[in-house]
Amino acid sequence: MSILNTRPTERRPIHPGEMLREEFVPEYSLSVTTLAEAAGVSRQSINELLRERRAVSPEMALRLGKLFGTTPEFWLNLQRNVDLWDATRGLKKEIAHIEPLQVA
Amino acid sequence: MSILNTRPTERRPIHPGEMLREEFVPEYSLSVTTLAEAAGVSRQSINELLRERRAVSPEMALRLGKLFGTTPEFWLNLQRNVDLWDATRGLKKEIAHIEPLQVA
DNA sequence: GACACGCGTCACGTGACGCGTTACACTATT
DNA sequence: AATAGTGTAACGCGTCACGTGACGCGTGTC
Repeated sequence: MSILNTRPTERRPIHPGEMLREEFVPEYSLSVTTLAEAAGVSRQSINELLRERRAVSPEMALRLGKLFGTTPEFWLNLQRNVDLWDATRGLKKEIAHIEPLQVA
Repeated sequence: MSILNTRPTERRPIHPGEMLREEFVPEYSLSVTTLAEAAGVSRQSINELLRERRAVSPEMALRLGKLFGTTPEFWLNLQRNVDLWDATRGLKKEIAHIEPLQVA
């Protein structure tokens, strides 16, 4: 049980919505509406993202990256980490039964 | 126009299905059926993945990682890159209109 | 030659989800 | 009081990953 392979972190990774809400929104003094307009999406999209009810889509990642001067990967990686964490939760027992393949 | 920011690569990134089909399937001498059974999914899922008609889901990434001894991130990053490339295609003109925000 | 078997693929239905539109309180400024 | 702006809820739409079932094709084996 190498420390390198304790991959599923014990705590759920930071959701992009949390990052947005706690870091970027205060830093730029944004509201749901102003952010939505600046990003060119509906207020609903921003609202649900901030409340962590929605995932960051590639399109949204592009918009956020352009707005805040980050890479789109930054946002998608946050999303990927929580998706992976959630998926591990759901498939943990099933994954355990999968045998690593031997090179033929 | 720094070379560091020519982010959307001119060529479409390698699809996970291509990686699977060209590298792993031959290396392990796999068929659609055997791979599907080993991964614990339907043949359809593997088939469409190999034909690049379907994206790699987090669940699938976990299964592939376990099977081949890679990280799930490996597969999801491949997917992320093509998703980003495709999204850039679709939103290129729209993204250009987005103004980077100034720190208030 | 007929028959069974395994292969890749197609067709259908289902559930989940990102998104926009519309409508609803709630607050504040005039 | 009326108007404007806020965050949020409800609804419908389109897309997509997934499983199930069925098809056509090749390779055997009796």
